Amino acid sequence: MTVRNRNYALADQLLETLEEQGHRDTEPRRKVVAAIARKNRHFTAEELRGELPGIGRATVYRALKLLVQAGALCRVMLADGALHYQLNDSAHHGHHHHLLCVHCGESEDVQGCDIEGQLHSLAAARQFQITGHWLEVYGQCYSCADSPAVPA
Amino acid sequence: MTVRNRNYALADQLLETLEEQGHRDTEPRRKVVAAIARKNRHFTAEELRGELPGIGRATVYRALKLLVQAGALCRVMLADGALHYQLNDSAHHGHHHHLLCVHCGESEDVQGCDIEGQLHSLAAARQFQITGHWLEVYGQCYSCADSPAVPA
DNA sequence: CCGACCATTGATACCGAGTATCATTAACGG
DNA sequence: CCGTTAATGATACTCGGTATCAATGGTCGG
Repeated sequence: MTVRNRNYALADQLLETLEEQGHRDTEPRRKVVAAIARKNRHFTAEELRGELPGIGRATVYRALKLLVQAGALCRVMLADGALHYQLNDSAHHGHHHHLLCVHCGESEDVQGCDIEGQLHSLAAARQFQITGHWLEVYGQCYSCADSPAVPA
Repeated sequence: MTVRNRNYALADQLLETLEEQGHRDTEPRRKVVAAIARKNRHFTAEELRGELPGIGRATVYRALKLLVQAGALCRVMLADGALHYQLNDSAHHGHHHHLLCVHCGESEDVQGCDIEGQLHSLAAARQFQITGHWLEVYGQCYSCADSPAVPA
């Protein structure tokens, strides 16, 4: 499958997800999901908006919000505090965390580790009932390991 | 020690921390740290600013930044994404996490748990070198356990 | 004690990341 | 094909924070 075809398929899949939630298939929406499908890394809302001249600011933000709610996108917090969006691997739609490379920006999903379990036993000892948590892990990925260190 | 005296002592301690970093002891700065010392919970920058009429917006933000850099304050991310500031217990100046009660806003520090160790072994398996992480845990504390559930 | 230097201040404007409002447009179901 | 209703996009607003810059005021050397 070519890159172009993969992007088309992905865009269609995103649109479908939205339609399943009862949202309409509109022209601006199609352009937004197409732009998202072209992304191979996490991105900011403004970055995305910059690639969509002629599409209203609010429309871009609304689409992002819907996709996050639908679980197709997730929000990741970078080490510098910037909030980015990232396509969810279809295999990882559930709760998961990220290993974010501060060097190349690559991100790897982490699932099925025992962190939740550990949090719960920790909290149980203090009679604290966990309802949720937020975890981001920063560092350097394999291919960036030899690169000069980046300030934390 | 009375509450008033504890606050004075804390404020002095904060000022001293700043002076140790080479920052001057100024009148506005003294008022900012005094207001912070009166806080017994996490607070937002704007909340603090509201208690300091006559002090410039930038001055308040600058003081907060310096105190965070000095390790006297830490930033906590609430479940709704709001960024708050919180005095660091002098015993917990190092890296630690928070159990944040979404009901009463109380926060408990967590230190010395094995989460870092677990992250490292997880990352090692993927040849990912961790340089830092961010973790916040949300839930209900002991005294709020019987209260009606709060939306996550 | 004075003067100079430089950190600090505060007013103002700006920025990024959204949200609210609302008149206009366009999907889609009957 | 038409009406309902969602969606759009312009605009203004919020919130949290930073940049700029002239004016001020600590601090230190002489």
